[in-house]
Amino acid sequence: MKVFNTLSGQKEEFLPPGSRVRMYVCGITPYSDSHIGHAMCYIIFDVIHRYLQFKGYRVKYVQNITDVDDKLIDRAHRLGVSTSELAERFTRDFFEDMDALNINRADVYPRATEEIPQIIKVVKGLIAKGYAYPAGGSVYFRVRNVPDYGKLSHRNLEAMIARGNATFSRDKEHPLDFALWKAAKPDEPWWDSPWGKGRPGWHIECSAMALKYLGDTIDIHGGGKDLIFPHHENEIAQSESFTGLKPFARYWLHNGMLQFNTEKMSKSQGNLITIKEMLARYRADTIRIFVLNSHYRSPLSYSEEALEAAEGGADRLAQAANTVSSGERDDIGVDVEHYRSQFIRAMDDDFNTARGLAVLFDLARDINRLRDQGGNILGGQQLLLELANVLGLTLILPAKPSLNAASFRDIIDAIGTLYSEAKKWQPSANQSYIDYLILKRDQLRQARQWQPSDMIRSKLDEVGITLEDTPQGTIPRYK
RNA sequence: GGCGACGUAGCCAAGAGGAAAGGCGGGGGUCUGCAAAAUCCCUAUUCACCGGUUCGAAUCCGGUCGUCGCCUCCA
Repeated sequence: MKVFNTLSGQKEEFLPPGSRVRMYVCGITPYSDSHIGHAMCYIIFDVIHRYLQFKGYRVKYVQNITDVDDKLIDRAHRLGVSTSELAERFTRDFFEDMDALNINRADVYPRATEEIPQIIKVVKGLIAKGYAYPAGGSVYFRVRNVPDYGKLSHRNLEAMIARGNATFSRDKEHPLDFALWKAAKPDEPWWDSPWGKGRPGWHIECSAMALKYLGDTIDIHGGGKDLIFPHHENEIAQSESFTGLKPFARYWLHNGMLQFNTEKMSKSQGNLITIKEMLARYRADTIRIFVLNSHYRSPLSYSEEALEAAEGGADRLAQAANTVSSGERDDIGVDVEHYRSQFIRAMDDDFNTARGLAVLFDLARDINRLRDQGGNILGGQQLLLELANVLGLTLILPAKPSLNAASFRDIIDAIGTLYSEAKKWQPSANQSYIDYLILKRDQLRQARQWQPSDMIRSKLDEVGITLEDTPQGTIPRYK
């Protein structure tokens, strides 16, 4: 199995020390609704998580929640609520979104505010080793003491300073030094520390949590490409300086950015679509196929057309997973091992989900073909569901359709007064309006009364219910 | 300015030295009373452009044009 490691800039053989994999992925700052860029990132790492488990690894997966930071404080002030209230609210929303996208939970979701003692411990350690210094109530990391600083983002100190973007400040020894601990300003939440009242800087929490929950060396560290610099670069500097051990993380995996109208979608640009908005229009399988149909390291452009295409694909897979064969030719079936090995081959190559999906589509076609011949498709369907599950796809057909009394009445009126009984008819526990209409339509079809029969079908179609006449009977489907 | 990525059919997209995956859409056939679903066939003689290396290049090298990302909070 090969993975692309940002650190080396190459695909490398994935060789964790044993059967255990320690995985850390940077989480959210909960100050507003999660958007589809978050969906992309966490769907991707969910699939990586699932695939590692599929391969037999015992994975411990940790994802942090940055529940105190400048933006959160800012937003809370403007809304007149406490930072913890605000963070709590959007953290809850975040988990709702993750569940709705069928993303498996990580093992631990540590919160920055609950890890203050561990954070202080790491900061103290860094000061003791000369990698950090207190100044003006804050503590800064001494970048110059790390000779290989810049190894992840492949850049050097001189070039970064030359650009002039580094922030100078009276307290800092060097413009690229960054805060480990920030002195509290008035009206800001704070914790006691050896340096006075303050709060953790952005990067330190991830080092502290990874070291605490996963140990000194972790196997996979993930996040969006936009975190490579400075966030992950700083994490490496902090962690390796603190433990004296390299590497802090063996494999650094970064996903490409979601773009909107050819620009990165981000909070600061205000061009974002929330996960809730997207879920109102598309089901989770559709969204996951949209994301997984391209490579995780490439940027992905949001477009309605691409989502519609993904929906067509989701329907296709779900149909194949749920179709029924007559089973007359029980002697012919799907070559299960062929598809399984093709899927593994694709996923082993740096999680090539697009190719993995293609295998599922090929398998689906094979299932349908055999179904038409009356072959045994159960093994194929079982495999389809198993592999789809590795991609987090449920392949559940859209929920059983329902029809309300008013629409039912409309349809009865439209087909004329043929059924005075229909007007009096009431649904029961085992016969819904739709069941009744299908039964009546069937009788009409038997009598070759095509016009009223087709009228029922087209009326149902108008309210989003498609009737399919199959050898197994008439099946209603949601559009 | 520095570093990096990308440009493959109408759209999305895989492939990274030897016959252009897959999905959506479109056209035609089969099945069906008609549909729907499914299936079969067709839909890039060619991979932004120009040179080069090679027996052979979408894949490697150089250049041009275009798009985007990071260098500041961001998944």
